[in-house]
Amino acid sequence: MDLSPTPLLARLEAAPAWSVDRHRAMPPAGATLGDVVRALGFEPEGEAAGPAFPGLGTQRLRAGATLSREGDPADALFVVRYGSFKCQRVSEDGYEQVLAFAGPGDVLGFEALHVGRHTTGAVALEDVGVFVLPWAMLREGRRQSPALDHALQVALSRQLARAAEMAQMMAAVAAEVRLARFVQWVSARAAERGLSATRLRLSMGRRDIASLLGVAHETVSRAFTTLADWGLLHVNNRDIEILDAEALRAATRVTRGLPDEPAGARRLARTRLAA
Amino acid sequence: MDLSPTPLLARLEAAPAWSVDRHRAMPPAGATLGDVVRALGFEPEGEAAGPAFPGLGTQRLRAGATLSREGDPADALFVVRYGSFKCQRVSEDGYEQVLAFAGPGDVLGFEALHVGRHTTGAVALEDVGVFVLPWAMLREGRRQSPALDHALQVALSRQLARAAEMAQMMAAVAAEVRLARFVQWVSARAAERGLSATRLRLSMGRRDIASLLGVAHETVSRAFTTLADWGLLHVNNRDIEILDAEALRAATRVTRGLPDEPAGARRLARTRLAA
DNA sequence: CGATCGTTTGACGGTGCTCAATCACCGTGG
DNA sequence: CCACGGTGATTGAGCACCGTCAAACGATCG
Repeated sequence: MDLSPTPLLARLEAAPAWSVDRHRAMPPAGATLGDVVRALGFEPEGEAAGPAFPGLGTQRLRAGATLSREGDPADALFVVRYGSFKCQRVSEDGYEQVLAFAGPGDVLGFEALHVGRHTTGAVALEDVGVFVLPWAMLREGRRQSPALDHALQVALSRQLARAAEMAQMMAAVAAEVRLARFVQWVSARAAERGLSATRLRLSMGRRDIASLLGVAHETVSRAFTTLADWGLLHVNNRDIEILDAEALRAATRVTRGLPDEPAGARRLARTRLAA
Repeated sequence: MDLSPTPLLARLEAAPAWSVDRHRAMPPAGATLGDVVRALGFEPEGEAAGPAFPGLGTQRLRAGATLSREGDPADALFVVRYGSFKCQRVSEDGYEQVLAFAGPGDVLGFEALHVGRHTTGAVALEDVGVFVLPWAMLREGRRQSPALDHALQVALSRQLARAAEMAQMMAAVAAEVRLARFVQWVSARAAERGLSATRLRLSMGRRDIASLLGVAHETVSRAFTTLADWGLLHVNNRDIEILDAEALRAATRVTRGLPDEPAGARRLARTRLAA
């Protein structure tokens, strides 16, 4: 487990200065329903490309800022425009558990609908921008734009499927397998966005990865160097390069036991990218 | 991990005889949108209590039957009426991973929307009944019944929140803590349905629990007897009785390390319920 | 350039996975 | 009625992986 030395007390009283910018700030506004549809990864149909929709806003946060805090009253839905978040939950014993990472096109805050409060917190891993859709306008917005309605449905469907992927990461026994699956997940997400599927830059730290995978952060470090020793990838801090995608896939296929070190793996001593 | 001795091959060729009843069978039909709303845990408003809705069907399955298989084309949404399911995914190495358990009021198959195929399979743990809402009729149904639209939204929100709960179960390090959280989860679900929160009958076997929690099924057995030794609960096969709810809560609060055996725990030697 | 945080590596101990045997429970058929 | 085989649950023994504690290293930012 993580055991990140971040007791509840410390987190609470440390309410950071920039935390103020989590209050709605939608200065330029002027966003249309079509913009949201596009952010969700769909092409807006004609009627959605209309004028700015009243109530629809945007919000920017700096790295480390929290978009929503667990337990906060929720009055809006968020759609990530750029940047990435970690979604976490704080256990009663004060240790935080990362449940998912969210990137462009992902929907945040929907779990809050059924109780009116956020059940998970969202923290920006880098500078981010989101659309803000107040619950109050959602029904009208969906009525006015069938494309938005459909896009939201599909996005939620994706979200649910993602939860299953997350569970499968934590399902594997061996730490290397978990990490291999995580790297593949990051790679797939990058590819979806049109970025390189082999040269990755992680937006999250080892601690967050460890928390997601359910292992100690030292174990993540060791697993990274192990995968590098096997010649599957280069690791330099948060810069990862996949060297042997096929062998990496093979490593993820092992659920139980340990993956035998691939015989044909080219034993590149782990070298640094920047070197 | 599980390692349930259920290789892919065996599962596939064993396609059971009763598997045929997974083909749509909606003989009595006559279900209304209001029925579905009620199954989702809401009171249907006036207009939803109308006549039978065309396309809306029901389906019954016997214990062990599969409602949907991973990879199958999906053309409908399911709402559980009674009984319970396990939702699972089969890894490429042939071992199955339980991702969640679903009971009355839960929505199944929504993750399939964005790709048109089921990404997880659903297997009945007991005799079950579900409503079948074809995708084709969903839009019209939601338009015709705002109550259904709202109920579905809320149900999906619940579903997403549940995914987070699942992750938190697997987050704990110690097996006893994971199991304690699982028991609490079952208890909470039972209470929601108006059943006893202390006397529980598990609808799933040790293997399935183990798979969900990410431990070996032997470990689940051991953890059960350990919790019983601590006096937290009685265990007799699938019949569980919570003896000390407060101590159980305390046990779930520990995320890292091992929970110290509660000092004041009444050391009831684990006795059998049936004895 | 110093301070702070994140990452890496080491050593050790413990928990849980593996393998295996036993028991309890059923439905079947002798 | 009682063997019989099959499945699921429980318990035991041994070993290895990973969590813990600790320290060194590196990066980033002031």
